[in-house]
Amino acid sequence: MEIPSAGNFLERIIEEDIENQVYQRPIHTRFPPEPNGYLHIGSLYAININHSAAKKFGGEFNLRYDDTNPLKEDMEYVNAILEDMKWAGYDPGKNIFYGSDYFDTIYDLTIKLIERGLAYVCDLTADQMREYRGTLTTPGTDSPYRDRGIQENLNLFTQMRDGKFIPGERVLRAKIDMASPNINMRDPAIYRILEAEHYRSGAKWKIYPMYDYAHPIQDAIEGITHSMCSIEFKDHRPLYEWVLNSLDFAFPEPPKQREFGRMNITGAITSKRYLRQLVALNYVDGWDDPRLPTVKGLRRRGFTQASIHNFLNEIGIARDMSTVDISMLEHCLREDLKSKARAVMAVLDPLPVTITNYPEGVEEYVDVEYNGENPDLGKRQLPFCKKILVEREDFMETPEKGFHRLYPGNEVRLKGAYFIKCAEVVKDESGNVIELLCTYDPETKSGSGNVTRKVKATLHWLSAEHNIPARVNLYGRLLADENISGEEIDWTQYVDPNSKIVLENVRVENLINPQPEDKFQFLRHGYFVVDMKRTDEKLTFNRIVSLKDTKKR
RNA sequence: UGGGCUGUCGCCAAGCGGUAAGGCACAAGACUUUGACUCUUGCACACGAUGGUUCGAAUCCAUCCAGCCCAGCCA
Repeated sequence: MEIPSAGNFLERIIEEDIENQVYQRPIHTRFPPEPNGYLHIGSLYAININHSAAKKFGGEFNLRYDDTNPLKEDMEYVNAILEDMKWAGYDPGKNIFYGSDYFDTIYDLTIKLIERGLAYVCDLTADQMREYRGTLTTPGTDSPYRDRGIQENLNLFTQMRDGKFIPGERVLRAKIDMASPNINMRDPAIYRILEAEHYRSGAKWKIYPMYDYAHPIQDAIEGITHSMCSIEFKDHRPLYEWVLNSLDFAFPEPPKQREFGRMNITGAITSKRYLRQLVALNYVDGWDDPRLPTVKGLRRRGFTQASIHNFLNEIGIARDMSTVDISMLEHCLREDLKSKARAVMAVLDPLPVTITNYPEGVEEYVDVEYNGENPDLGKRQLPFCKKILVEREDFMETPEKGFHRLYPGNEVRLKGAYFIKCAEVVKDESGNVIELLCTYDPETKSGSGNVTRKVKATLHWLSAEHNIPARVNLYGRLLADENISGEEIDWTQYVDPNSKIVLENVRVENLINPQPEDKFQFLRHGYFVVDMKRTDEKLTFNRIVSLKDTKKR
């Protein structure tokens, strides 16, 4: 078999294993989320690493719910996780597994482990265990129960299984080395008693295996070859290998764990714990709030599958933690959207303009063409008449230096239509500009070939008679790029009050049958998506990304 | 101060002994029926620091410095 060239250090490891024929089976990877929260961009990063490695080497990819703690898991999350994975383009197909389905197998293997004298039941309390464990700089001391006989351990473990003890009363521990400099190897607990209804196995079990013990076995059962996880598990690798080694009779070609650095994005929070707080405390509208980096949030904000894939491939894979600038993500979206989003005209903050010399009651259609990546997406006819709407920010009574748009006496082009010149400014009693009176030059109609003079600005506009109301939600960065820590967090200092701004008076072209998640580009205002969640009489848009900052010229 | 991991441009990131890819961001300019898009150009005599090995080092060795992770019966 021709081996594809490795793209990163993880793939290089796999490539080497293939060359050395380490496995008699195809490459097999997995993504093992605990169903206790929603997927976010960081999850996608981990999924992508495992998924694309399998794909690249013609292997298999599993989704396995890592559900060994019934206290935290819920069906709500297993559904959401699968849905998000599919949406993001990582459909596991039939390869969907549940760690809890292996409870019987793991139990049987554990009996063997005890018979081999490699695990023992410990009566120490959690507090005592902590004391016996020692510290980072001092070795631990053996539990007084460490040398219990095999038969006694077997009996006790069986009783644990049968519910003879209460949670915390006893625990099964791996017998490794209390003096190990690696704390994970100081006789870690591998089975604990839990009193809870498991969302899947119900009340069948009273004991549940710990992650460190269950994970290698789960991987091995599924035939995983490369178990790629994040860097904080690096110290757990010796334990992962110890488990598989101790069960060598069952798994002759054990999987190997390899680690990659976690990926963070500036201004985004990806800790499930904090995400949960933001949602619970109502600082955001829910798990799908567009300001959140959750898959559902990104989706509602308008990110596309292609943009996310592009981003993930672009940033690469690091061995250590990295913090990618969010502008990279936004760039990837812009890149994808410029050839897909329909270009339309929308006036976010309308200022009425009356074209005084334009015939009353006359209505004509003008061709508007937008010169984007895909011109066809911006080609259409728009109604034009005596009364129109322009952007308020496109007018300045006393123009600052470099301002070329509307100001008294200045002439500009209306995109697709005519040149107009600002003749008079109408104000209300408090001095606010409420209308502009302009004149137009019939000779300057767009496309007429009239090039007798030039103007320095082109404005987007809308017929005051033919447009529809819309509501626009502008979502900014939610959180400061700071390290947040502590149990009780005062989110008010992290949530920017301007992170969500609602514009009510927006007017847009009469869009024909827009669908949820449809993407549009509002000229000079950036990309917008029809909010999939709102169903008002008004059309509702979410801002996706801005165009580059417009500088005064 | 025990153990593990990482240090290449503001941010990602190639590089694996032969003389610093690329992307984002940023800056300047060209083009333009929007100041967007596109295009052009610039942006690390330098690879955490210091020594050493070598004809030659970001790449090897040594020491030091900085950052991250680990003391759940969470994952």
